[in-house]
Amino acid sequence: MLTSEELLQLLAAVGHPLRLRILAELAGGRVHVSELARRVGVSRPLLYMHLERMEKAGLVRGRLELAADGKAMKYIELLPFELTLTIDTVLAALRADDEADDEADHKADDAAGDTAGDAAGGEEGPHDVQETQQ
Amino acid sequence: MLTSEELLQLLAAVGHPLRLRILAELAGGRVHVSELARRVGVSRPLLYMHLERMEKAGLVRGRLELAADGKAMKYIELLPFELTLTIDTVLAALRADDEADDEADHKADDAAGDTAGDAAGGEEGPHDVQETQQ
DNA sequence: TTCACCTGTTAGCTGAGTCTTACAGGTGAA
DNA sequence: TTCACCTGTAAGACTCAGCTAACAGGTGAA
Repeated sequence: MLTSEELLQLLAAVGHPLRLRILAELAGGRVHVSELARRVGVSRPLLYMHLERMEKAGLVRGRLELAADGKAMKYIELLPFELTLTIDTVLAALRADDEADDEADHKADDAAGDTAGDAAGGEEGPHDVQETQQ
Repeated sequence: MLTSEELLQLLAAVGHPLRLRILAELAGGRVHVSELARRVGVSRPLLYMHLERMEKAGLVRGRLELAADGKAMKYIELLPFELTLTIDTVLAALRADDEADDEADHKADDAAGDTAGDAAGGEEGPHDVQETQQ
């Protein structure tokens, strides 16, 4: 279930004129960072910042690859996403928060007896970036 | 067709924790401003700011009514909304921009020959607020 | 007249998001 | 060795959304 935090993160990740254009550019297929920066017409550092947000929200994924000529290229690709935004979506998100809170409470309760193995969620992978070689 | 500007406005209007709670509160039925401020736990001026954004985006509507006892009450009600957010939505919005630009160009072209009657769009009504009496 | 509500607006502070400039390192080719 | 690409990050400036405090005015009831 999508918590309100996740919902907000997703909305924010899409809700920026530049990011819309980035998404549109990626819809045509994967592009490496420098090329993408050129196409969209922004500086690389700025693009990195936006990509970071989009990556955290699960909109895109970055892959560092070594090209045939040995140059490192970071390819960005669009991940499929779909969100139907309705009052029900909003209500569901807030409900999900409450449930998450409950879980947190239970965790706190169990803290002493520490039952391992539950960080499961979508919280893993500080870097989705994977190295690939040809 | 939804332009990117309108899409962004809508995303921004929903994309705030407080506004999510406002929407949720309004899902239960219309509420007047002061009461809503109390329920959500924010100051009235702050609430006004958020409501303004939401109203501009077409999420809610405000109606100033005179209660039976003669007191003026501004009731806020939720307007139905639905947006499916996909890469196609994004592409469509950017395409809509181009078309809007074209229209603007045509208008500019016709500027000399000034053909009246076309401000039609959704730009009217600086205040959706309507006065109602019992 | 005072109280307890309601409406609406303005002036100002703050912090997060945005953006630019500048740095540091790697590769292959001329 | 220099050039033209590529990768990444750090440090500032700036803008605006967000928020608070304070104002001004209306009503009915005690």
